Amino acid sequence: MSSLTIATWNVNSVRLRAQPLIAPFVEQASPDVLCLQEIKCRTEEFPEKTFREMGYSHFHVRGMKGMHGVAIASRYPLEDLPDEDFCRASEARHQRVRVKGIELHNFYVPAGGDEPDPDINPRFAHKLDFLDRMTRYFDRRSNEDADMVLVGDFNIAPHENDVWSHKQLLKVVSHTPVETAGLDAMRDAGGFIDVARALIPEDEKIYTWWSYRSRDYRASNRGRRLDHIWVSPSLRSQALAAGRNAFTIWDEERGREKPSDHVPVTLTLSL
DNA sequence: ATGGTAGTTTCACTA
Repeated sequence: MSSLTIATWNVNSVRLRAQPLIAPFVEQASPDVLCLQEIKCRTEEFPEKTFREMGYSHFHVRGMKGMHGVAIASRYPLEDLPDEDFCRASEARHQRVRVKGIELHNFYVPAGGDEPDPDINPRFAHKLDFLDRMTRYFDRRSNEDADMVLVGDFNIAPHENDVWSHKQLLKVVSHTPVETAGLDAMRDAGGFIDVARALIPEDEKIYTWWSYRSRDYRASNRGRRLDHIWVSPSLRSQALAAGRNAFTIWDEERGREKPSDHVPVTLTLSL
């Protein structure tokens, strides 16, 4: 029996954080496959050398100038799979590869701006459209029974205890009913398992993001669970067999010098 | 009800 540890992390600029933040994390967590979001650089600007020094030799990078961008670094060979057009603005927000026989999707879902009304906020309309395209895509493929892992910054905190205050965030983008229902529909379309909530009791608060806009994020602890790892039904036992020890939210990373506002999340699959 | 911070496209925008 072998294992595969997959990490997802919105790093908010890969060039700024590869050496000081990501390298020490890799040393500690030792993920086999590292999925990044918000790399904020062009594909050719990705600091591949730094990741080679961390032990990665396979890369799939989808960048653009200054904003968004996703990347996968892996110890195992990656097979490039054709991209799907989830983003009507053609922003670099998704990539998919096959690694060790598993189809891995890395997503950076649009944040959606501040105003949760698609009629007056095009950013929110874009987010809902992106979700809708994801739902239709996985619905179309639901009869395939492929081994899939979906990770990334989904920019939605679906459960009541995925936010510091359900009541106070119902009208805040990331936790509005239209978004959480949209994410539920997408999960149902593929029959995916939200690994965090499959392993951690519903009443336990879980966060992966804390705003930069707080004097003391630890004291106020107004977090949200925006970063997710989902597996297809075919991988349920491989994902859950080892229990809670196989799933980690590395919240200490939020307390580092010059941190990202998101922390990494890892899952070790038993293959 | 407001503003707070961080990063890059920078005296403006996204998150």
